[in-house]
Amino acid sequence: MIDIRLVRDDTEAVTAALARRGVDPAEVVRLAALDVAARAAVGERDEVRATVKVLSKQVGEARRAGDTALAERVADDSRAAGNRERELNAVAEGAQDAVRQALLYLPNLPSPDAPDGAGESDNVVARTWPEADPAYTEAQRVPHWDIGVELGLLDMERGAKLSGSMFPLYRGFGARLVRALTSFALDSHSDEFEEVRPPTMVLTATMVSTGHLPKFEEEAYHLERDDLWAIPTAEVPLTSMWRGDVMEESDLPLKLTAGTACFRREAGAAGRDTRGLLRVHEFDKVELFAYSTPDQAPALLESMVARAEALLRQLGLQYRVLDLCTADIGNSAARTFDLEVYSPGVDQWLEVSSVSWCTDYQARRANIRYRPESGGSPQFVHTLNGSALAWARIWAALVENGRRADGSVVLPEVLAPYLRGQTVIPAAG
RNA sequence: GGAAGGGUGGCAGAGCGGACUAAUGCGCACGCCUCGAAAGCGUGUGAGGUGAAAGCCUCCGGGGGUUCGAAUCCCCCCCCUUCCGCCA
Repeated sequence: MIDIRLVRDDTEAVTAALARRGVDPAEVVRLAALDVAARAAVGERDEVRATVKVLSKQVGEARRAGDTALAERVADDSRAAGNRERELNAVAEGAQDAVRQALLYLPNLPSPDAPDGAGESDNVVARTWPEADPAYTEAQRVPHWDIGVELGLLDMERGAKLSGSMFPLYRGFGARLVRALTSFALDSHSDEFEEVRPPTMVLTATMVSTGHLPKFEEEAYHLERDDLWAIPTAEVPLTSMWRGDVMEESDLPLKLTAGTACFRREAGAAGRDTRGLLRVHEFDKVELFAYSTPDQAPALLESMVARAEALLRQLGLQYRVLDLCTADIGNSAARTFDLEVYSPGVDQWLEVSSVSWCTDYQARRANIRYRPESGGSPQFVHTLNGSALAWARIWAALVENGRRADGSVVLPEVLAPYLRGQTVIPAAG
């Protein structure tokens, strides 16, 4: 969440910043008013509370002095004050809760560097690699769902039989390829990023910390019986590893990488991209994550984008980097770069990575701070996350890009060590 | 799933209804001592809210309750340790 003090002291600036991403100024003004009311209510309650404390102390003193009559009389006063305190407390807590709720629903302030925009079409293409479009052959113009069936790599029908539509089931070489991609990415990142294998089901508090709850409840799978949530990204558990903690500045930046399954209900996208792997409820992904000081964050953001790009280059896929405009940046982020891969079979740019700088938005929600080396009180850390990469769409792009005239598929040489040396998926028959 | 014991400041650990304003130790910071250091001695050391400040308030795993007053008593929940059961 954003800093309530900023809302209080400079409502104008917050209103203006959030307006860039389409938040109604009235919402901010309403929050500022709630804050004023809450502080007044808390002040009033605290005053009465102090009275209760003083009076009860006097009861104890009178008791010890043996003055029972005085003790009783003061106890009566204290009881009356106590009742008043209860009433005021209810008011104060209600007011504070209203502020907290409003704050939880408000998105992060966009970075001044993020381009303005009203929608997807206003995202800025920062670069494309390679710049010149490769010459695609007719053999590459076959969608991956057809290739998957032809070569026995992907069985969406049986996936649907088990779990409903949009739950892919990979087979044979197709299954091995998913596993290879995860290993390849984790090995690539473990020079600087500690490998983590977190739980994939988490508590409500863990989902709230990243901003996935309460606003986006519809997007997540929930196991009601145990009140657990299936993670939509490893960013969720990784952010909560240090939830509620005070870190040492010398520990920062703290960099983590994790390969997990990710679960998304895709509630808002029903009926779109229903074929193949373009949009699925469960997919594997390797995530990069970092806790940092505010100063370290910009360089980290760049290096995480660079890492995702490096993997795409090694995989030989054409990609472009989008600097997301204010309308398209995720709720918790201040700045986001998306990476899209071109896939000739479906003739589309597919989003395969999203790298975000969340400033202190998540750290406030999760109460993660660090002790500055220069002394002074603990400060909120910054969090950054990025996919490197999401495999369902990469899988599709690799299979479509690698298809040859005889129907076989060639995979990039970098994967050879993870595919028992076999980088050609033989043609059917 | 059953039984027992526990969860207190950066850490260890006391406190079990009224000076808890949380003892004590360790650690840390500063000072004295020293050529310098160690040791020793002294002083100081949590987080947050609100306020111009003095101050006031909150926090002893979480939530609820009893009481004039709760770290302390009661109820529910979570987590940890040990033992038993079950299990990939």
